[in-house]
Amino acid sequence: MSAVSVPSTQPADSGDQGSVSSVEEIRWLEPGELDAWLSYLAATTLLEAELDRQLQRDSGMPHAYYQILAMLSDVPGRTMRMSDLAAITQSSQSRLSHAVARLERQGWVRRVPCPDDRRSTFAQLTEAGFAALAAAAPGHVRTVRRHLIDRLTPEQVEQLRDIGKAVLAGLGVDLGRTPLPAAVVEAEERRRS
Amino acid sequence: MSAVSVPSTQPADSGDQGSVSSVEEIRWLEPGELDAWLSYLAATTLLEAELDRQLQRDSGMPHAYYQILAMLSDVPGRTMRMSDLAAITQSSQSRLSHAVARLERQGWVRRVPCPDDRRSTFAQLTEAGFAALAAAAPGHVRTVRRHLIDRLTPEQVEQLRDIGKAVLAGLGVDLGRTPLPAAVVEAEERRRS
DNA sequence: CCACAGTGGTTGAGAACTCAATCCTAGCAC
DNA sequence: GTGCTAGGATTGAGTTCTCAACCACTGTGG
Repeated sequence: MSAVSVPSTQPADSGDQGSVSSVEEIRWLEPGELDAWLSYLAATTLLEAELDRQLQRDSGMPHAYYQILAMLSDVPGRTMRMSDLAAITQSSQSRLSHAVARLERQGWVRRVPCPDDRRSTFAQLTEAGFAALAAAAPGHVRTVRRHLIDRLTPEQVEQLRDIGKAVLAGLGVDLGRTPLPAAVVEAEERRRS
Repeated sequence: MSAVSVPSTQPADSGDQGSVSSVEEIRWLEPGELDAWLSYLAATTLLEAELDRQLQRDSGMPHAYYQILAMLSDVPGRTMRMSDLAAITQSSQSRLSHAVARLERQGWVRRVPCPDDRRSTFAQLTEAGFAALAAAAPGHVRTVRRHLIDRLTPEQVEQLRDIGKAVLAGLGVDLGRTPLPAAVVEAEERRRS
């Protein structure tokens, strides 16, 4: 019953007697699960909104763009293949493409064609981009702390990590060995020689 | 170090020596916290994307709209004031207004002017809207189970609930006694007489 | 009864995202 | 080589969302 499990008024009416075919074996959420789900949903929605607002207000960029800059800054050469960047930012290629286009216009990222595989493109963080990230970081981290990390006990932080990893595993993502190495490293070496 | 805490290459360069004013007392995320944060971020992003995809594909509505229909279905008279509806769906008034406009065009929701306070508007779930929700619910719940609930142990479900509530508390939300009663109940009574 | 601050809600413009279609390029198979 | 499938990335149209401005109504204080 309730919200997610569907209309409290269970559809006992919508005659399901006729077709025995797809007999509903649906396991609706139990009260405890429903409570957890709704809490999770509300919390993540509001938290993400808050992060977005803060970054947009103080640094003129949405959270998704911050993540792109951050990931780029964290890699040797501050350069990454578009696909790999999309993967570690949990973004579709299309979305990343649009995003990088915007970041490029803003002068925070530069596109560099990949010489080895001419299908690929590298995205490279510019100095201006790095500066923008460095300026945005303190406020952002403060917000993450204020609304999430500092609200939790150390145990809860660990629990959150485990829950996150469990969900990721279920979605077939590892996150540990995200496709960083390969092309990036090679490109770096090549650049030096 | 890393992603969120900002450029791995710590800005030891961006001369902060000069102005002693805002001496950075920033507490960057510690390795464990960072790991938890990145896991959480990736998991929620991908999970929400998956929920959206499933609902859009199978029922032609985004997750946010499902929530609106679900909340409406769960209340007496399947009717709620716009503001209250916005509150319990963690939506801004503007967003809800746009959403309801779309849902109304689709015939799933009807707007009813409030007689007592002519500033207010009621949103009412139509029969078609209820049917659409009922049709969408099984697939949605299955997805929630498959990717979240069923991935976790019963303890983790409880932990998730507690974490969610802790975050909500920090954001100044209760969720327990969300503004449902008042206007809705009154309207119901009035409707019967 | 009249200003007027506050509430409830809508609107429009612009930003971001989704999906599907498209375009090159690589890497085979023959 | 020639075809063919798959991979990497971009584009455009359509949808949703955000922000700020706005309108309409309420209820109080003078």
